[in-house]
Amino acid sequence: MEYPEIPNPKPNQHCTYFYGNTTDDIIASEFESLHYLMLDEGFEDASSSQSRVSSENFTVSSSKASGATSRNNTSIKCKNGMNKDKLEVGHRVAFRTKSEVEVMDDGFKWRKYGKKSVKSSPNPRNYYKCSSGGCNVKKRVERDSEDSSYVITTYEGVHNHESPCMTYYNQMPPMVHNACTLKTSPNSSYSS
DNA sequence: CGACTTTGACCCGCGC
DNA sequence: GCGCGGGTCAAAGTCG
Repeated sequence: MEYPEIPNPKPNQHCTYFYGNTTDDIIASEFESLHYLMLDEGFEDASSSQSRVSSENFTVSSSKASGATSRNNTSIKCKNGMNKDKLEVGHRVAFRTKSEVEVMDDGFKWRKYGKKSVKSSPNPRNYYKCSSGGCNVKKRVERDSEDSSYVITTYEGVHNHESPCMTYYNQMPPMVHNACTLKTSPNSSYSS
C-alpha cells in the first residue's frame, strides 16, 4: 500500500477524508485532529497501520451521476445528515477540512479551469487541474453546504510526477521528517 | 510575455 | 424529445 497524497492542512484544521474506489471498503480512521474515510482499493494495508474507526457514522449508496462525463459514482451520506459529495469509483480522494481558505497548499501546483454553482450547495464549486505538463489530476473545491466553515476538496487521478514539496522533503535530513505529523508517499503515488 | 483566473458558452448524460 | 445539472472549454482579462 502506498499512501495517497495528503494535503497539508493547518495544525488546527479538522479534516474528514474520503478515499474512493469501491463501496465495500468504507473505513473511517482518525489520527490527531484529522478524520478521514477511505474507499480506495488497497486500503487494507493502510488500515493496519492506522487506527480503524467504525463506519457506522456513514451510509453509502451507489448511483449514477448526471453530468457530461457521467460514470459510476458512489454517494456517501453521513448519518448526521451531511450529504457528502458523490465520489467516483476510481482514484478519487475527497476530504473535508475546517478552514477559512478554500485552497490549501498541498505541494502541487494547480490551475483553475472552471467555477460552477451547483444546485446542491449555495456555494460555488471550483475546478482545478494539476498545472504540471502531462499530469491529468484534477481537484474540485467547494464549501460544505451545511457548514461553510468546512471546505470539501476532491482529488481525482494520480499524479505522474513528484510534488515539488516532496522533492524538498526528500532532501531534508531524517530528523526533520520526524517532525512531520502527516505521512505522505515518497513517490507521490497512491495507486495500488 | 507567460502563467493564471474569470466566466459565459458549450457538451453530455440522465430523468421525466 | 426536451430541460436540467454538472463538468469542461476557451477567450478575455489580470498579474508579476
